[in-house]
Amino acid sequence: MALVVGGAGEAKECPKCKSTRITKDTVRGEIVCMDCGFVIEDNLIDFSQEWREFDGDESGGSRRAGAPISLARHDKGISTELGMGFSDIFKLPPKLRPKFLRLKKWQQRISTATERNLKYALAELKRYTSQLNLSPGVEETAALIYRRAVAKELVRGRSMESVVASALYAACREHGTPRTLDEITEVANIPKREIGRTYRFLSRQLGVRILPTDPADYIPRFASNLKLSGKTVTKANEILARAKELELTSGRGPTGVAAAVLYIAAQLTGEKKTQREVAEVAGVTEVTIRNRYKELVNNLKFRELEEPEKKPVVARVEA
DNA sequence: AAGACGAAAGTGGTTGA
DNA sequence: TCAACAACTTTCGTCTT
Repeated sequence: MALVVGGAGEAKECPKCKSTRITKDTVRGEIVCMDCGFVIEDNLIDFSQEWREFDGDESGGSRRAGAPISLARHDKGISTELGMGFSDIFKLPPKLRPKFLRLKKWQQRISTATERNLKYALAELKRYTSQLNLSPGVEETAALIYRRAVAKELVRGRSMESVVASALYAACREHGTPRTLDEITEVANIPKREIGRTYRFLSRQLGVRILPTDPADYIPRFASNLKLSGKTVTKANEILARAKELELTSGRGPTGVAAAVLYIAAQLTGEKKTQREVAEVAGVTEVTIRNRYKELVNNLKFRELEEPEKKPVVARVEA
């Protein structure tokens, strides 16, 4: 964030001691009385221009903006590292080179164990999110959750990976783009029940609300995996909305519901998929789809799916 | 032959005493 | 901590297309 200065309504005198010796602290963004130290204003916003440096001569004074900070980087993306790359060392006179190397080594040693862990954890997180095609926003949220878990010492006694995986699972749900435990298990190589257990623990400890996932959140992704048309997706959402009204979804696994709804929608739009195919992408069994399917069809009236009328009974002419 | 259907037994997780 | 319980899975046989 930009530092300091030039905010609204400049004070002329200190409201506390009436001194007129007032100064702007351009580093902290405060207006301060030089006599009594009273902070007259703080959190000033800098309205002056953001300068960028285009050559080395301007270094110093004008630069304050940098890359946006990110929670997904272990140092939030704002650290300096000594001598990245090989070229730097050759800019130094030979006498100073050993000193440079010593400093570099010390910089690496100085980072604390927790910082190193954090670095490793966030690297893992990065790997998971990229393999699962998740947005940077989800990654950020997961990183935030992980940091909070670390701050509360919730990682103790648990594997770091399982906490990262759980944080990611939670973040996905928070963003309305849930992934199943199976999918996360896949990339993280951690037993499903462990992720689930850690997730519940985290959400309890961190006060993250646990809302049951909405089957609707799964529909678009499953549909695209099945190469279903937008029309089918719309249909599926309609069916789901009706099912919700009749409470046919509560207590049921959301993935199973999403799968069954898609299966029915695909039939109605003539893009028929087998139960096997739908079960595959939804990570449930065909039996589950059948059960949901049965409940839905029995309770909602699908004109299109009702038993085709028995052929009008044609009186058979008795011989 | 492949898909759909359903019964029965088993599994892991939640809940309430 | 334990038992009861619902949801889901696995397995397998039968029916339908």
